[in-house]
Amino acid sequence: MTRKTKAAAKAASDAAAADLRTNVIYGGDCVQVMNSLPEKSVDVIFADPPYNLQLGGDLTRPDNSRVDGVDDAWDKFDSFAEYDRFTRDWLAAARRVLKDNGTLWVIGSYHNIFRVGAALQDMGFWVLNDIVWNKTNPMPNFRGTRFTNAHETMIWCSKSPDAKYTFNYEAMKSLNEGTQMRSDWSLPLCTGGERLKGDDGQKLHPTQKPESLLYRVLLSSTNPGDVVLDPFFGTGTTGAAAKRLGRQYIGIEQDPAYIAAAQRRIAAVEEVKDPSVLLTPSKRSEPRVPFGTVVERGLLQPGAVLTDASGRFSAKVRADGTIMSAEVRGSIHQVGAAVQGAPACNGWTFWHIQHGDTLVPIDMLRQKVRAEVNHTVQ
Amino acid sequence: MTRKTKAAAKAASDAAAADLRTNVIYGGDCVQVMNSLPEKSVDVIFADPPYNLQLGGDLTRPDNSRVDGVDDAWDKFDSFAEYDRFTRDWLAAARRVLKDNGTLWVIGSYHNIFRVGAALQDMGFWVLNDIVWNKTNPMPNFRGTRFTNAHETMIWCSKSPDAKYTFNYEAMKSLNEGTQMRSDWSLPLCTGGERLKGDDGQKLHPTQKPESLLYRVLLSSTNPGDVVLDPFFGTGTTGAAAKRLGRQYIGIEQDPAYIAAAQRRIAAVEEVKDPSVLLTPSKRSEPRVPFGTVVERGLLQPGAVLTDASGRFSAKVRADGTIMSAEVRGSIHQVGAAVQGAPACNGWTFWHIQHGDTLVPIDMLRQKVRAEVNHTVQ
DNA sequence: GGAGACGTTGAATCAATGA
DNA sequence: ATCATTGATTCAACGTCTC
Repeated sequence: MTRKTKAAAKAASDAAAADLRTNVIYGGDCVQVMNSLPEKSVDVIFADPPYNLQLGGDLTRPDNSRVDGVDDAWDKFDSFAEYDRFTRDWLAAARRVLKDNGTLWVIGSYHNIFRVGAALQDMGFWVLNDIVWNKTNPMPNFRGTRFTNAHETMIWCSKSPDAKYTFNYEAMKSLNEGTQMRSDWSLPLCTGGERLKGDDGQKLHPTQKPESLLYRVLLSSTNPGDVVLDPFFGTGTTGAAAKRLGRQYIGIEQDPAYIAAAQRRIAAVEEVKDPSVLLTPSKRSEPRVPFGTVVERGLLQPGAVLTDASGRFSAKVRADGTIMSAEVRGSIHQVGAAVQGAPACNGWTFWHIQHGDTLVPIDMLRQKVRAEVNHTVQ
Repeated sequence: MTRKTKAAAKAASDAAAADLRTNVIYGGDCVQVMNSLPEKSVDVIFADPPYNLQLGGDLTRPDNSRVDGVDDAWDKFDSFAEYDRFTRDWLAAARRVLKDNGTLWVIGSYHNIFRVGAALQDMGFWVLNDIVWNKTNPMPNFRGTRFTNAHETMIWCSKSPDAKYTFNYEAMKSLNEGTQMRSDWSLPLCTGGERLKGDDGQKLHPTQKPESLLYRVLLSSTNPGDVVLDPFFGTGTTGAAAKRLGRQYIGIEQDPAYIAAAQRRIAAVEEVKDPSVLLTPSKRSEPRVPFGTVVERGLLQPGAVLTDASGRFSAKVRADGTIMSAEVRGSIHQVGAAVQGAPACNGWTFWHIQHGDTLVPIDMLRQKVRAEVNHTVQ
């Protein structure tokens, strides 16, 4: 881009900005509202669209209580094709209203994120990162039929490969105690006092996102004063985080009840001077190393034999990371306790393996695993 | 499925299996090779396809012209379309060769995984989980322009929503030291001695996956003896993990150098001697025992009194294996549910009998019956 | 007042078998 | 194919209540 065109673009952008009302919530359909705004006028868009969950019947917990799932009308689509149409419609409107150097975030789950990602790429958006939000406290899988669905995915993209987007590298790095912020974020769900409740004490919105997630999103990809637009505003997490961080917001939401709740919520927010106080640092605690990891990484083979230091007791390693003595199967700790007739036992120091001429505790293997893991900040 | 169709399906599957050579590596194009194999003959497919066109080199047009990495929007669409065609081709062949109750794993990054995921869903595959492999030691982002790309994504899916797929829930739970395995896995990259090197000391394959990743994939979704097919075999990580875990493999790879390396590598892997270490017992796989059998075998006398753990509810055992509370007669489950006013109840764990000083669940009696049965059978 | 028991809850595509 | 029956299954964070 030459200096002349750059200046022209800046002028156009300023003109657009002059027509832009900020710190407002629009009621109505997000495509119509976005199309009514000046083009190329917002710095960042954060979108939390319907996920297109396809839930069967009721789901009950082991105690027979019912899981309060998402059964709202706005998440009902007849087919993938219809969902794709919906997606491409709002993405086109978003692309129009986004500045050329702006970026777009979309959050989703495996139900919809592949459709969204493919649409983004087809429409010329340029993926910068996919970010995984690992939930520290997800809902378990109650039936034992799959892996616990413990994460959601965000796609962060610019309008084109050569866009000059904002990424506050140093802010992210210092947030992460001096090493680069990674693409996997570990944050808790929105619960407790942060979760908005209705008069009935029930959750007001089925999918309220934690503010900590939006803090990190906005701190990484916007500058103070920037305008962030959220086309699926819900109860206004994006607006609350924006205000707290000294950014401007534009919300679009269809449900008047959500709009009212968001307005009350944002009104109560106070701007902060030092945003670092808001951010949940990544967890840095000593990583837990299940014994299974030692087997999985090939430091012990299934079938290997463990003994105690005296050689009196022995047990065989199994593929799933349990061990088995003559009679008992269980964790290294359980079997260690059982063979000794003790109430408890630290299997890491009790069990040994042959190493050259001597027996060494299997804790040595755990240290090897930790040595690898310690490269990480998580 | 009626017994007749089930038997027919089993017979067809066995016939297919008879024609299936396993523990082999086929040279050539994976679509052609897969189409030459019997349909519905493999239990699991693990695929690590080329990630993308933007990296260049990996993908060529059908006429062998190279897709040019131009940043023109039209060309980009062109190359995405190319990649989609390639993806749908190999997925169709994979779907054909996969058993109806088999599952498919695909690994990728944001460059390709959205295309793959959308294609899977369009083709009728049913996503069971998306799994995030968080790398403990990723390559940093050298230019400080984005978040460190610290993960890859796997999609795990069945052929249809109602497929009876294999998921070794208990094995995964054991591997994770007693709590459910989550959808985010933290594992190191393939480095050090595990990483295959060429004569020049350089890495032999650009994207060799760690065996620990395949270990967990195969332990979770296959049974010992199952056949796992890998259409992009590379240096044979899938084969090595399969052999280690007592599974069979079929590899397909175009590059003769990789095939040779994979063969050497797999030959060096030692199989587990004692197959019992490969299995994790689960309650679901234990034989059913009707409550009537407990009475029939004299472990409980007709007229015996059952109570719940707190002693609030009681019921009397009848000769026909039903029980009767003050008002309700029925199975242990039905009466347990009725007295609690609950929608359902597991009578085996709800009802107790006096045993010495304490109350023990009648499940103990079921275990006695099972123990007897096992002695008889073996 | 504090410790501990107990109850509640979160974007969830959540069973298998035999009549 | 449909329906009834059996019986397998949960983790981390909060909030409330009891002792």
